Amino acid sequence: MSRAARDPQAAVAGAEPEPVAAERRGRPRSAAADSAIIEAVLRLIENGASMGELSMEGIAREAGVGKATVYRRWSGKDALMLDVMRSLDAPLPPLDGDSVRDDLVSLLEFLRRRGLAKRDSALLRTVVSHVQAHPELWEEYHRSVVRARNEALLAVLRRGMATGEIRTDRPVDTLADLFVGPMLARAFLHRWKDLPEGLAEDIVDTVLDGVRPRPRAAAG
Amino acid sequence: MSRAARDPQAAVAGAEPEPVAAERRGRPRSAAADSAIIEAVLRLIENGASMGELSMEGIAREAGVGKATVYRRWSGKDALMLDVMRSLDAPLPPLDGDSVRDDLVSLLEFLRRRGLAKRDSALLRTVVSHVQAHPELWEEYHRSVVRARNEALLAVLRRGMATGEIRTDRPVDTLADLFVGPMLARAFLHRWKDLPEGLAEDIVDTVLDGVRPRPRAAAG
Amino acid sequence: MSRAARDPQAAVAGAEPEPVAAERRGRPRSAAADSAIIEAVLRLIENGASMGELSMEGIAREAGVGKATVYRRWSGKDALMLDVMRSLDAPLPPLDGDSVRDDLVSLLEFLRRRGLAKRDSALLRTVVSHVQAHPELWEEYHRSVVRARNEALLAVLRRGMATGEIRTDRPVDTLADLFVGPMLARAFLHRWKDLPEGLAEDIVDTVLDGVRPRPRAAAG
Amino acid sequence: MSRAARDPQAAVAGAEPEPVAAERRGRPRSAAADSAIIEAVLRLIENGASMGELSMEGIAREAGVGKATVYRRWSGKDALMLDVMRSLDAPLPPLDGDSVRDDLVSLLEFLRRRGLAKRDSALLRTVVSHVQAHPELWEEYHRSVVRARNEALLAVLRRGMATGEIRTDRPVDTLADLFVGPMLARAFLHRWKDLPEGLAEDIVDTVLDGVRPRPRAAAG
DNA sequence: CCGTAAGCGAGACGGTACGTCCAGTCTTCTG
DNA sequence: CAGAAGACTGGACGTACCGTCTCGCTTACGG
Repeated sequence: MSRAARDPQAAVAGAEPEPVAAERRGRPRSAAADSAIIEAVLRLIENGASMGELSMEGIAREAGVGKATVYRRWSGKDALMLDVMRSLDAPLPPLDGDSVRDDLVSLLEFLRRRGLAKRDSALLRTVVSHVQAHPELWEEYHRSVVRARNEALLAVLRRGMATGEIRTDRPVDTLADLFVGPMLARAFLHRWKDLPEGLAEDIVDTVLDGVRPRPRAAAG
Repeated sequence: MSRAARDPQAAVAGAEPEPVAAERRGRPRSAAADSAIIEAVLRLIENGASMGELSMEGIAREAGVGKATVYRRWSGKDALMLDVMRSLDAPLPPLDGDSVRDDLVSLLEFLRRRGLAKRDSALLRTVVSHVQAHPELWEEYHRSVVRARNEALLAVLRRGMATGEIRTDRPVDTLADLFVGPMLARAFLHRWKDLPEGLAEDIVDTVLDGVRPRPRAAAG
Repeated sequence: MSRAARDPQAAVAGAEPEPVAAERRGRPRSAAADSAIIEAVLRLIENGASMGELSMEGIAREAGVGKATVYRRWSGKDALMLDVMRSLDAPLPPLDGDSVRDDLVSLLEFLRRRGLAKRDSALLRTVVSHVQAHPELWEEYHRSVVRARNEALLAVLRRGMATGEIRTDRPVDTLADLFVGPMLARAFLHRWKDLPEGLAEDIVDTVLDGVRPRPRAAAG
Repeated sequence: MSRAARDPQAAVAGAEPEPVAAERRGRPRSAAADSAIIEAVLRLIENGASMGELSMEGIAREAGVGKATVYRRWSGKDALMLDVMRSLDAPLPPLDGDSVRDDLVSLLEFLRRRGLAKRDSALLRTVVSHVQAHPELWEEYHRSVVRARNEALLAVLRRGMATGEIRTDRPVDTLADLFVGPMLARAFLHRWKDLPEGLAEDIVDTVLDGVRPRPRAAAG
């Protein structure tokens, strides 16, 4: 689990400068409780609990933990959900392929599996929708999760611009959305069914080539 | 307001076969109450209420209406929200432009303004996130709002395929996402700030042309 | 039950000038709930609940009533207890006997049975001790219960002074305590076991006669 | 402070046989902690804390002591309160006056000042009411405080019976209540305001003489 | 044009969850 | 080992809503 869970303030603030040698007195927090709580949330959501049905009361009960133990760690459902989401995070894949095209495929394939694939979908849909409804939560989620992904994508595209693989007459962040967006559309708009195998390649190639019929038989 | 508001069952079921001459006796429902309620919801959301803070109790209070009057019309918050969303709907623009490209721009421009532009953003984000969290609500919203837009887009693309403006070696619905997705990405991913003026044209043209540098100066 | 129970403000204020035609809107309070709550308290106390164990939560549960229904009627445990005590009240006996001595016996016999006898003892001890711990509660209990009894006693004594049955060289309220006090001592100091049959007569006669050996056989 | 405070078991059991040479190892208990705790309780009560507001948590905090340190000494609030009461105790006055009448006055004067006088009243009322609500506490308080006083009173009365100063045709304990009771009535029933100077003498003389007008001018 | 059925605002009903506080116990570190 | 600090589970606190249920009206229709 992210260490933010141990520091409710940081969970929302984002910055975590580590109080270093903050006099540690009294009984230390139980690491077992931390994970029991997070896992209780995951279990409840997977059993079909919607956000409104997810009560702190129920979470504590499911985790076999006193309510105070939850509130000692997180200031409320919002902060807890943020850490639940972070607990679902995975490290980005390495992006050092031979071609920019391959890196783009890796990145979209990563998105397809982590984050948008079927297994997590109920869970994600629930948590994401909650986070979206709260500007400050969204802000924080953006900062801690979305931004890293986006910057990786921008880096790849910039590299492509340098090597001549990507056109340079458009702002790079506009181009980035052309790749991420279609994946998003599939996930959000079309019933959230799981995303098919070859989707990442399909999207990357079609966006690279364009939707207009190519003037010649094939692109290279 | 959609007549579904008068028929809570139908609000979710979608089908509304009209109970014909169901003996109408007693005092008829007040049309004023209907709109007072919907507008109370909009007012509350615009004043910063998140979904969790939006209580039926509060809505009734704000609308100056008894709780029972709300429940007489909608089976719960879900059904009410569905009608709130529908009340925000606008008719699609005419899609009979000279070129497929122009129709695509119209469509995306429509999305940019209605649905994703600044004014409604807090409102939409709130309501959409609520709807997303509930599969059956999302299903219904999809049926009554998303589908129409998507089918319009598919029609335009199919026309383009017929006229040779759009490549035919990809499934049409995959192509559709390439246009809608980037708009979605801008709206969802990037802080939900309002979408700039030329965005629709930008997206359409770049997607049509592709992200790879064109072999020639322009796509004739 | 005392009508004060219907009027939480009055429960503490004591004065109940009846708002007369206070606009009665909405569903009226359930009289059944009123008595269910009071009886739940009595039942719990008789089953051995001490004051600390008597939770509003438990009372509501025992009464089969929502917590809000309790709080709607009483502002807290204090006000509720006050009405519980009042519900135990009984009307004073008629004090028009042939002699002042007989009236005093009636009055003390009343105290012996209502208020201090065995059946109510656990109950009374619990409630009284709670009320005593809170000055403002005690004040109110005094006003609504103790005072009436005391004034009845004072009236009897004053009558006795007029008829020459009671000495007049002491303040009447000092004399009053001489009769009530011994009963109190028995009840409070000696384990709260139930008070024996002839106690009232015993006390009255001994206090009238004095503790010093009488110089003659009787006070003729 | 009573040494019972050092032995939580004994605090309730009453008997305190001193574990003699129970192997005393490690850091000895801090005597400062004992008194800090008792004094914290007194301070809190004098500052207006009612029994319900008197939390072990708050007591430990006020005493600058860990909660465990409190629980190591007393089994709970009850046992602690018992020792708080004992800490307020004072030795009985010597009862060897010239006359029984004077000893009775001494005894009642003692009650008037210690136990019922103004300074301690809030404190006493709070603690007494707590003790009263719990049969086993009351039992113990009776054993360790009330009994001694009562037996002193009985001894005086028996002496009076022997010397002919007190009538012998009533059980001695019945007579005892006639003296203690009025003091109790003043303290409990009449607002707990402080008891006037000459009260003890007044009560004793009136009870001795009786309330009926004396047949002769004075009791010789 | 009058009865009546269904509407209306108001608010009480039994419940559940909120976030806080305390009971009593347990666990760490420091003296 | 005792002590302080403070985390632990458990549960009550008083408030706010939930969705349902009366109340005493008002309103429009249909007989």
